[in-house]
Amino acid sequence: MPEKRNIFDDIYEVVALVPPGRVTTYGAIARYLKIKSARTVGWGLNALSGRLDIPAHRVVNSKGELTGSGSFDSNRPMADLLAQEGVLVKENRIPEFKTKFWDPSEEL
DNA sequence: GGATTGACGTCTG
DNA sequence: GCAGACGCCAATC
Repeated sequence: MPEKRNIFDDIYEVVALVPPGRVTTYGAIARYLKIKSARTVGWGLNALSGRLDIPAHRVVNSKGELTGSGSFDSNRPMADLLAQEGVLVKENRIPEFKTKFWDPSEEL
């Protein structure tokens, strides 16, 4: 019986699997984790927001907006981090979101 | 143990 | 096409 991975670990894996220069959405992660609500994903990201090892800045909402930016952007230039990876962020938003969008299912 | 909240998504009007 | 309401899962109070 495999250890029951907490939602945090699941999200951690998916977010960690996101290649540099790419971004994913809560819905994509939720679907990948077989979760019915994107909120749970956001909740997990929120818990992982305290870990610098987690590129939470690569996770945005369906609109390509850095929704979580308001939570830790104050001391976490996630937009700058994305820009360094090749993802341009304008006003906490990714104009090329559709181009930079990465789906966990694509990992397969 | 119940109720509320939270970095969202999808459906209906 | 835009706006509003509901739904969902997990954690905290």
